Amino acid sequence: MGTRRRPLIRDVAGRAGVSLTTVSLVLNGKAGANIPAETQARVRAAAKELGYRPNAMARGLRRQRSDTIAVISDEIATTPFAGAMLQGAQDAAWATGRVMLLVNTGRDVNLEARAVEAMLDHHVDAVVYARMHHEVVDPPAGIRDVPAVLLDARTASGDLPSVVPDEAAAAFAAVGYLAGHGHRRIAFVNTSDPGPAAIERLEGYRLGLSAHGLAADPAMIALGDYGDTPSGFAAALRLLDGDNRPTALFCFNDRMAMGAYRAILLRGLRVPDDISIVGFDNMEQIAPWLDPPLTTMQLPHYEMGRWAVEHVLAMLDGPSTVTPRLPMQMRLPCPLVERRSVGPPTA
Amino acid sequence: MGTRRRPLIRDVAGRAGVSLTTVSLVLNGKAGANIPAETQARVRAAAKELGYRPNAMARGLRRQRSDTIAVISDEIATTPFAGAMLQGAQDAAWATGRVMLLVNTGRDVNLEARAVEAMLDHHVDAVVYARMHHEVVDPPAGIRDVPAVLLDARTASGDLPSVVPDEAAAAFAAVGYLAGHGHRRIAFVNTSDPGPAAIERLEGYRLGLSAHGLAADPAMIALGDYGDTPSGFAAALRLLDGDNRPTALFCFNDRMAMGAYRAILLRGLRVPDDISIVGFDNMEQIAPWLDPPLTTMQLPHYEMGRWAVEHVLAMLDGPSTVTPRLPMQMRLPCPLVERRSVGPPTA
DNA sequence: CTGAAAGCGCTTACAG
DNA sequence: CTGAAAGCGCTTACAG
Repeated sequence: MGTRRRPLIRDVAGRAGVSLTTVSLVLNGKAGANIPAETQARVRAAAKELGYRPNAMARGLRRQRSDTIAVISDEIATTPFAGAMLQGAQDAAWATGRVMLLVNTGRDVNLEARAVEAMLDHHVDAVVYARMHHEVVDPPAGIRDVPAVLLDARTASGDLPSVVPDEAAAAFAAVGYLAGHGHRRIAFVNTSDPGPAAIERLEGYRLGLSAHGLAADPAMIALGDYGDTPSGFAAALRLLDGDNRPTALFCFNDRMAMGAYRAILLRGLRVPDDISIVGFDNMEQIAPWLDPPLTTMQLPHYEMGRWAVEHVLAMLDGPSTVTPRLPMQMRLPCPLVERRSVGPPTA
Repeated sequence: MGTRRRPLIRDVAGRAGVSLTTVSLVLNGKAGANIPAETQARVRAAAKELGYRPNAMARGLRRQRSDTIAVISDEIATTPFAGAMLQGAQDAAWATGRVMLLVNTGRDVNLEARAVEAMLDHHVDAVVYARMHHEVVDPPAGIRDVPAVLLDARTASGDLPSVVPDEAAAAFAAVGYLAGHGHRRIAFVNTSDPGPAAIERLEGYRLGLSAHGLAADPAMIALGDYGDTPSGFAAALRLLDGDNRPTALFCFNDRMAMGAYRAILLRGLRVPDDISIVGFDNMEQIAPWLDPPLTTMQLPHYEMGRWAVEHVLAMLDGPSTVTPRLPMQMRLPCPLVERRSVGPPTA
């Protein structure tokens, strides 16, 4: 460990018999036609032989950019979606030779403020402020000192660029898919948590119904209190036990769908023979393993992560074109992942 | 964005009417008794009023440390454990005022090599080389240029410090727990993937059996090919259909346990009345939601992440004491999470 | 075509 | 007790 000293630019200059300037110019591709090919080759050879790589701190200090981007998230530890979002962000950062600084705040506002400070201390080129669940947020002021975009989150006023899932379109598509299979009594097992996801999916659900000439029946909507498996179970049970039982269930998420499966089983019914189900999230740990495997709307976590840093990097390059008066509010589509929980209605 | 210039140390020196030296000394707590309290107060006030914070790149360049640690992982996007590991790593880094550079390689050796280079370019103070599943690895040589520890991974020779779950102890404990409930025919639904987890758990299982005076019956071990739900289902089915059916199943992971539940249900049996089950992983998305909720061994992801950076940071501070001839090979315990899938045997 | 010099923003001997 | 100066390792006008 720490064996021999890392070579410096002066080492390669010495070995190539040129000045520091020449080395820097050549290695940064700014030599152009000014420096003879032979010299350039000599410099490159020397650099390669020594295994020279510029010190990012020195270079960053001088160029006033760190080749670093910050991702500030809220609860990485407790959501299985985090990885995909981070992967998308990283891939985009990496594509520009940048490295990703990650800090997770656990929704602690105090810690969050300190995290932003720390990121700015390190002079990150840009920041991505992320939530693990689509949310309306009021991010710490500091992030505005630098190009910033909101990931799976947006401000109430839309004064910062953001990328979120197109919840309404997804719900609309789910209803359309079910209607396309012939269902006319399509229930919505929603969460009572009044976030953008619940609100916008409800809207999409309603739009979907009317687009297919189906009446919106309040009895076809059941709310699960916590958005978890038991609450999905309970909500589905109410739906199944009501009169005019639905033939299809659109569930707020895969966990609730898992509860719905249980309710259906308990009532001696079968998926999809008696009841069709469409979930939401495409949770890798659940959806493929349910019996039968669950058809569900996929949240575009990877794509959102990627979009966020691509956009924030674009802001960095061309503030004029990419930072118009109105910050971009991007909605990414949620593809339908077809498995085996939907069939034609029997009743 | 980019509104007003970030204040520099010279700004606070100007405002406080002292030299840069004095400001630096005071702000870094190296003023001691040399600088009168009054002056110190003036400096601090000036710094606060201006909102001064040192430029981490400049400071890093000068001090030859970046206050940064690198985490290099393999497949963050596809495993729900990633978050907890990263959270543990971050918390430990954060506790020392350091920030975490994350790069995920997708198990691409080429990318991995480049990632290490990039991290070293940024002069990270230390690197944590992580796997999402306990594995024997041969990490890129570059990480040895800096204090490094392996997270949820180890080298064949043990020449790098590492932290992994104590697989054998966990399996031993699981068998003990089952035996404590009176079970004597305890089967092991293992994975056929020959990693350290499978091997060491098998060992622990055998030790557990003999510690409780139970015979090791080869017919009590079934292998699932992929370690997923269907393979758990199939393996459990074989066990249930064999003669001398087990009264308890210890499963390699929660996904396989989920498959086992299905097999048990299919055979008209019940958990835990007819068959008790202990899983592994404590997957938040599965274990609590199974019916009945699954008793399982928890993988200490958070703790491992935390230990890894704490240890690597300790190496940084006191190489002599913490980097003995033999790099530390840490095994962290996997606590048993008691839920409702285990009861006394009936048969 | 190539090099000497300044400077990015700090910290830290060193001097007084 | 405090400051002027050197230096961390680069890049980039500027000069020749």
